[in-house]
Order: sequence, then C-alpha cells, then structure tokens
Amino acid sequence: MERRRTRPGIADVAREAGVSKTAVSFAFNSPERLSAETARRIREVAAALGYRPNPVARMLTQRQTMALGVLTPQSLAVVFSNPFFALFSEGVANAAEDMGYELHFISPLHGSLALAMGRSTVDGVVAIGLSADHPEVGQIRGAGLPMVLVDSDDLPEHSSIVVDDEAGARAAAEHVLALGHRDVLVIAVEGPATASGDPGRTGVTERRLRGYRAAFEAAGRTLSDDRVVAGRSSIDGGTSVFQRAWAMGIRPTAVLAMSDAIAIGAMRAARALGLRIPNDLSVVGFDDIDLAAHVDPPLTTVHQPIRQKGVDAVRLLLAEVEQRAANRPEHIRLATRLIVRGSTGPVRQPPKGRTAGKSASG
Amino acid sequence: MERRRTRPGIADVAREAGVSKTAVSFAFNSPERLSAETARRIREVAAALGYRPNPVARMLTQRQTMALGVLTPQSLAVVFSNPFFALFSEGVANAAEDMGYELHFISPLHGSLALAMGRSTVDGVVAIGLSADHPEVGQIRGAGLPMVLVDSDDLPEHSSIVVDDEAGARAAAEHVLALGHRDVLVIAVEGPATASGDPGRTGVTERRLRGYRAAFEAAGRTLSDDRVVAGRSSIDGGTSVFQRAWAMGIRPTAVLAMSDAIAIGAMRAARALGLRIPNDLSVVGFDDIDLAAHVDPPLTTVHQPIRQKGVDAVRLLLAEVEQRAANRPEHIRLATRLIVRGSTGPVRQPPKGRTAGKSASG
DNA sequence: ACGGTTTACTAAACCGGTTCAGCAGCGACT
DNA sequence: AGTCGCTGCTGAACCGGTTTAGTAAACCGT
Repeated sequence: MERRRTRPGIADVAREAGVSKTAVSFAFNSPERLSAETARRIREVAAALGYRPNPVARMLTQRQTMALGVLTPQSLAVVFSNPFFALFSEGVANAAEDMGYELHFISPLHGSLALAMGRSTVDGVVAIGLSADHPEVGQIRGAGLPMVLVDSDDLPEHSSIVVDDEAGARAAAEHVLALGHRDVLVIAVEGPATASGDPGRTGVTERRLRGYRAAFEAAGRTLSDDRVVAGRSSIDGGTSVFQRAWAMGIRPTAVLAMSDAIAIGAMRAARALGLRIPNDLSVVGFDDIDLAAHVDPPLTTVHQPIRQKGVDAVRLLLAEVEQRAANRPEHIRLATRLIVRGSTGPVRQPPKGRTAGKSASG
Repeated sequence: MERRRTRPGIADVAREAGVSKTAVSFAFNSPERLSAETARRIREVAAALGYRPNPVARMLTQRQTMALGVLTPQSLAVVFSNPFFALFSEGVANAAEDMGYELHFISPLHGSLALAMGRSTVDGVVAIGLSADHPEVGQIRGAGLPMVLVDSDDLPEHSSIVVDDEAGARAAAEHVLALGHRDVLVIAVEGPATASGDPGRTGVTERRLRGYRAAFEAAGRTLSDDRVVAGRSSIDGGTSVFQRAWAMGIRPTAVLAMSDAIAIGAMRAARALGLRIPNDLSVVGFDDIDLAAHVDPPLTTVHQPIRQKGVDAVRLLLAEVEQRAANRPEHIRLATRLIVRGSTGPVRQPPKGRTAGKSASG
C-alpha cells in the first residue's frame, strides 16, 4: 500500500480503466455520451483510486470559478466583530449560496487590497465601503472583474447600492429636535483620515452628517463642529468617545450616533455616569442591527435594510457575471426610516439649562 | 480601441514586448534573472496592456492556492447570524490573514457538503462542528485535504481542538446547586436529530449534558430528562423555548443554557413573564460571547476561548499544509471556566417549594 | 586564440483537466 | 453493394501560467 504522494489524476484513471482521458471526463460530465456500461466502469475505477477532479484545472478551462468575493478595505477581524458587516455578509452569503456560488473574503494582504484582489479567484466581487479615494481603487477597478459597490460613492461603470443616509439622518435629528433637545452631541464613525478606523465609510459619514445638519438648519439652528466627535464603530468605541466628550465638559441632552454599536456604548457610558435614559439623555442610533431592539431601553434608531443590501448586491453582480450581454450598470438606493423606541424622550429641563448631570436632587 | 473581449495573457505581453513567455514570467517573479532594462520594458508593456497574471493558472502549476477553507455543516446564514461563529471566524480570519492566506467559506451546496468541498480550491480546511456521524464525513475526509477539526469528536488522523465542555458545564451546575437551586431547567442546543438545528454541535451538547449531570450526581441529586429541553441557538430560540417550557407548567428557579444566545433569550422571556433576574430566576449561559457581559444583568456564563480556537486551528492546519514532513496530528483541549456575573443568585424560597413564580407576596 | 564561465534569454514540457475534430464499426435505406 | 448517419470512443489542442534544460553571445584569464 503505497502512500499517495500525489493524488491520482484523470490520466491515472484513464490508464487504469483502459480508456482515454476524454472518456473519463465524459463519465463525470456528460455520461450520456458513453455507453452506460463504460461509464459505470470508469466511475468504479475512479472511486477505487480515490480520484477527485482537480477543481483548479477545471476552473482554468471553464474560465469561471463559481465563487464570489466580498471585498473589504478592513481586516477581517473588524468585519467579523462588527454586527453591521455580519448582517451584510449574511445577506451576501444567503444569495450566493442560493445561486450555487462559494464565498471568498478578500481583505488587504500585506497591507494591499490590490494584491489580495490579484491573488483571488472569483467571478466577481461585492465591494463594501470602498471609498472612491481609496489609494488602490484604480488598480482594483482595473482588475477587470465585475464588481458592485455598496455604500460607496457611485462610479458610473459599476452597479451600486446605497441607502438614503441623508434622509435617515435628517429624520433622526428632526426627531430629537422635536423633542425639544438643543444640546445635541453627534458621534460619527471614524474616517480614513484617522488611521485604522472604518476607512470605507467616509462617504457614509459625510452623507449622514449632511442629514443631521439639514434638520438643524430647517429648525433654524446650526450643528457646531465641536459637537461632532468620532470614534470606532463598536460598543467600546461608543463608550470611550462619550466618556471623552463628558470629560471635556460636554453635557448633551441628546446623542445622535452614526451606528447602533456606538449608540449602545454611549448609553452604557452615560448610565455609568449616573444619567438615566431617556430621562436625562436621549440616544438615537443608526443601522437597526438585531441587538438594537433588545437593549434596555430599546434603541431608537434609523433602520436600513442591511441584509437586503447584501442580497441585492449579489443579484446585481450575478446579472453582470452570468450574462455576456452588455447590460448597463444599475444603481439602487434603498430607503431608511426612523424607528422610535425607548431611548429617546422629551428634554427634561428648559433647553437653556446646562447643568445636566447626576444628582439633580431627585 | 477594441473592446478587450478577453483579457490579455502572458503570450500577448510576450509578443508585444518581443520576448518569450518565460521572460515575462521572470519579469514578475524573478526579475534578477533578466537585465534591469528588459525587465523594466516588459513590465511597462504589461502595464500598458493591463495584464494581470491569471491566478487560476498560477495555482495549477504551483499546486497551491494560498487559501484556507472554513467548513460548516450549516448554511452561511446561520454562521453569520450566530455570535459564536462570528467570534470563531474572527480568530480564523486573523490567523489566516497574518499568514497571507485568503479565506473561503465552504457550506453545503445544493445540500451537499461533499460537493461544496469538491468545488473548493483551498490548501486545507478548518471544520467547525462537523460531527463524526455526519452522512458525508467519509467523502469529506476522503478528499485528501489537510483538515483540522474543531468541536468534533476526535478522529485520530486529523488534528483537533476541543474545549473542556464537561468541566465547564459541571462548574455551571455546581454553581447553581451551591446557591440552593433545586428546580433547574437545562436548555440544550438542538442536535441533528431535530432537523435544521445546529447539527454540528451534537458531541458538544452531549459533553455539556454529561457535565451538568455529573454535578447533580455529586450533589446526590439527578437531572431528570423532562427538565432538559432544546432550542435553536439564538436569542429568539431561547425566548421561545423558555416560553414553551413555562406553558408546559415548568417553573424552574434556575436555567442552565448551553449557549449565551439561548440564555439571553430565556432571560428576556422570563422578564416578560414578570420574573426578576436573579431574584426569581438564575440564569447561566455558555460561551461567554462579547455580549454576555453587556446584557442586564450581566450574564453568569462558562467562558470558552472561542477566538483562540480559531487561531489555534489555523496554526495546526498550516503546520500540516506547509511542511511536507510527516508531522503527526495534534490534539488540543482548551480549558473552560465559570464566570460569575449578575444573572445568578441564591434561591429565594425554601428548596422544596414548587410554586416559584410571579407574585410570591413580597 | 582558446577553453571555461557567466549573463541573458528561449523553446518546449508540464500542471490536470475540457473540448474539438475525427474515426471505426454497424445497422438502415435505396 | 454503396453510402448515410448514428453510436461510442480517441488523439491532440487548449486554458495560461511556471519551470527545466539548453543555447548564443559576451567576458575572462592565460
């Protein structure tokens, strides 16, 4: 019994069965072209030898891989620890699986996304949060692979999916303004300028900020720059950025957070400082991840169809991948909507009061 | 300007630059074998043509893919919606990324894991929760790919990683027994018998059950079968299974859940029924996912190093993938430990009372 | 002027499949 | 009897790279 140093190839099966390589190939891929008897015998020999067709060789001749890539400018560690990405991936995975495609995750290799993309064997990629000013965006697009962009700036040659960030943000800000809040703190997601953040979400951050500002202006107020801070998009990020703001003497009655994770972290920090939610502090999130409805109090937030974005992205991508016909790129914009839950309420004290804090002598 | 119907190949570059294919290959992979001038010129031509070496062809000759697979018996939808898998994937992804490997997710295709595995181009796979009695386990193992098993029954030919489920479960049960609880409800994760569950975790479920039982026996008690129920490993799963048990008249003073998600769901259901935690009901989870410390009250749970399992799995896998030498499989068992937080407390009423419930009169 | 080494490059084989073009053998039709 | 068409199979080319073996020219010392 010799150790199979190298796995048996189609040639081994052919020799053993006394037929040509072609016949072996037929036995697996188009058995109707062989007599039933021959096909059976070949498959028998193949099984005995433990033959398994080499998928790489097959890819080479077929010139397709039956795999789709998810391209993220971040390392995979942040992808899997971020509920937003998890939900998005769930959508992508579901759709890809349905269509019989495998899923590859493409993240920067040795710091280079373009390099990772070059190594990658996929029929198309879904790029999530790839900003138009990413240093390698040229190389990535030049790779010549079908690609759909999600949460990016629109590039005319590629299909894309965005949500109406601006309207959602505006609704969130209008909500807290209507509740009488005047001291509002905005917590953004760190952009690419601040290293190691969520680089991809620049455009998103800007659009949401625009929405917040629009609501303020419509109410005859302005959102001053020193009431906009930024932190990592995670629970801990939200906690620490709120603490930092508090330490700087900022005493908001409402927080507009650009992600639910940040909002939840901020709620936690606020509670630790003795604030009650929503009595002393209203908090609005963004995204509406599963967890949002389950925290205490349930989080008021802007819903966006994250899973759906993943599903639609794959649909658009496969339209391009599977048909040779020149179908023009499609640009989808999905709606957002404010979901009011328990984390927001009317301001407690007269808008001009500035001493919000712990022991207000209950 | 002709539409590049088919992407330029190495032959096109060679012709255009007036050199051989070999020279073009050298220009990219071992430039020192060419004169600096020639190498530069070739690269220039290649860039002008938009040439990108075909990674599939490269894979075929190198006979390696620089990719690792994560094999899950479940559909990817459950993988990405399950915090346990997310955390595990984070560990795997981190380690793989460090070593320069891409990550592929391999899940049943058209219902067949073996088929998906056959299509997949990876140098090795990490199988998570693949039970030894999986119908396709033979074909999967027969594929001849290096594989490490995580949370499976040990198979001598493959490296494996498990945690000490039994000891962890035992500690959890001892904890609630020491607090005086006698009416204990165990919520298991659905096994393969109950279709569409978390099929892979059979062995795990059994080991944990054994741990719970051991604690009961050591305390001179027994855990009766009708106090063991099962549900999907998700927050909603925990909620509905607790509700179901309650509807059947079961009134435990403590719940031992086999996952944090289930524990959190059960807490939520209990609270909705008017129970206070831990005053009226103690709850212990399993896994210690990030969320566990963040729910209210913080969840007492059995910690297991989920991320670490992912990292170790890749380490073991690459040891096998990268060295031709015959290194024998390694079997790692990581420790678990009980983390007592706020969701458990002493039983309120005399152990023998059976009317645990809502209004026990102040 | 001549053998030996180095430098710069090439032709051809190879990886492991799929597929194209074609060829025997045989029954059916005219 | 000839040839048509069908069935069942095969040899060779091909996918797009890497690698091995080798060659022509330049260089080098004596």
